[in-house]
Amino acid sequence: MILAYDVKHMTCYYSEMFNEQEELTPAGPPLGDRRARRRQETITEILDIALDVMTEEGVNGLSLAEVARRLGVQPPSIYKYFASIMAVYDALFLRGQVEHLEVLRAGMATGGAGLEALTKGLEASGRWLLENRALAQLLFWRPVPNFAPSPEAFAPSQEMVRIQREALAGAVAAGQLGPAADSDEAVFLVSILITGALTQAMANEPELSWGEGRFTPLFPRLMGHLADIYPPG
Amino acid sequence: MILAYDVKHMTCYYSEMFNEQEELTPAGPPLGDRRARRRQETITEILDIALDVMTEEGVNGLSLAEVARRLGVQPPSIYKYFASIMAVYDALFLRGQVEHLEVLRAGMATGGAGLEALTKGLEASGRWLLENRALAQLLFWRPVPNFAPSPEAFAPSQEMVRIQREALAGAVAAGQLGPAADSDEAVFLVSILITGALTQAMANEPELSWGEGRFTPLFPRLMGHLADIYPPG
DNA sequence: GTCTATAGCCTGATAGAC
DNA sequence: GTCTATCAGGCTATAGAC
Repeated sequence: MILAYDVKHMTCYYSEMFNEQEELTPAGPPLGDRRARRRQETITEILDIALDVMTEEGVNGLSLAEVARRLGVQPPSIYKYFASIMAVYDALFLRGQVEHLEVLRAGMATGGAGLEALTKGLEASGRWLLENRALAQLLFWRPVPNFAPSPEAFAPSQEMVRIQREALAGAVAAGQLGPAADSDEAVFLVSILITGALTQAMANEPELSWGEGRFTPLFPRLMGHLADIYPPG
Repeated sequence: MILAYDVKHMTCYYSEMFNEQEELTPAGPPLGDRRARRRQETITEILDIALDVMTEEGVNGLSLAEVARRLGVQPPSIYKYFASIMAVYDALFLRGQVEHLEVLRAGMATGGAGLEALTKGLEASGRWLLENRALAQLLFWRPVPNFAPSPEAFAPSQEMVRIQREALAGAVAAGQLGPAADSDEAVFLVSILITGALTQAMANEPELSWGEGRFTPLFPRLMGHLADIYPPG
């Protein structure tokens, strides 16, 4: 659960799409503070409702008409806030990446260093993602083939990789892991562990939270065995 | 990639749905061999096209009207073969489980025993699933919240767990792994590894096959480290 | 088993009044 | 920024002729 739509892939295959990309929010005159705040509240509300719909109907089952219905407005009003349904996906992607990054950072800061901090961060991330499953699918699976996040929305994902790489470097410096763990490969390996635990939990235990069930409790143990994969000198 | 919509969950939450489940294929008079064969060919063709559509539009984006269009018939004709779109999902689920089980078995039989056989089987499974990504999503993710496979379609999944449990027991008997590896827990742990590698590959490397890229090549190494998690006496 | 026709929805998106 | 009205299509599913 480290990468989201890998940068390398994106720049290889979607650069053309990015170049053609239209504005995601309708242009408008500058707004007073009060009006701007109200507008932002509505945008937030739309995104929250969109997540509800995606949870019930599948990420791919999002419908702006249904969002409008639940918001209590007519469908055309939604288009004052988002230029298209893809713009809604993109805003959700961006908001999700940003919030997820905060959760990861906060989890890593709860004590410990190096490997311990990384494990705590990923557990916090996992807990949050299981509480936001539609978002987790949008961020880390590929359920909407015709959607590609904009570069801006994708940026936090690269920061996420950097943070984890840093934590692994810390674990090496602390003698918890061998020098080979200060590598992109180790980041990818850790991403397999967290993604596997989360995907299995999401598919097989839709009612359970992080730490419950048969999969997520195994994650910290797997992280502990990183020392077997990258044994300290 | 071991469990598909876990039995325990299913029986807990979907038993009611199962009880109300209607027939999935329309009833009809007994058919001659020729006619029955032709009918089966059409069914197979419908399922193949359905997978194409799901690959392009997302698993959730399946539309029987689009399938009919590509098959060169009118939409109502599809309903002579499947009672509803959910029946198509269910048939795909069943066919996918059965084929996947064959692939796993064949892969495990390519030589070696115990841990080696299990690794080879899961690699064959992974290769096949990356070649059939829409199916992989239907079987092992939960992209269509309103779809639950019928018990018949789900049955092969339990056999899959049994096979892997057996291989782990073999690895214990051969002294490759400690006795604790002869457990459901070990099966779940292995499922985290294969699911993680596959999910990351599917989300981040949509153009690559098994063994290419940054994730799936790590899988055999991770399997090798099972001996660190379950050290042989 | 195929078709036409249709019911009864749904969707994304736009034009233009207020 | 809200609305009504509308375009132009989509969908699942059924009825009934052939």
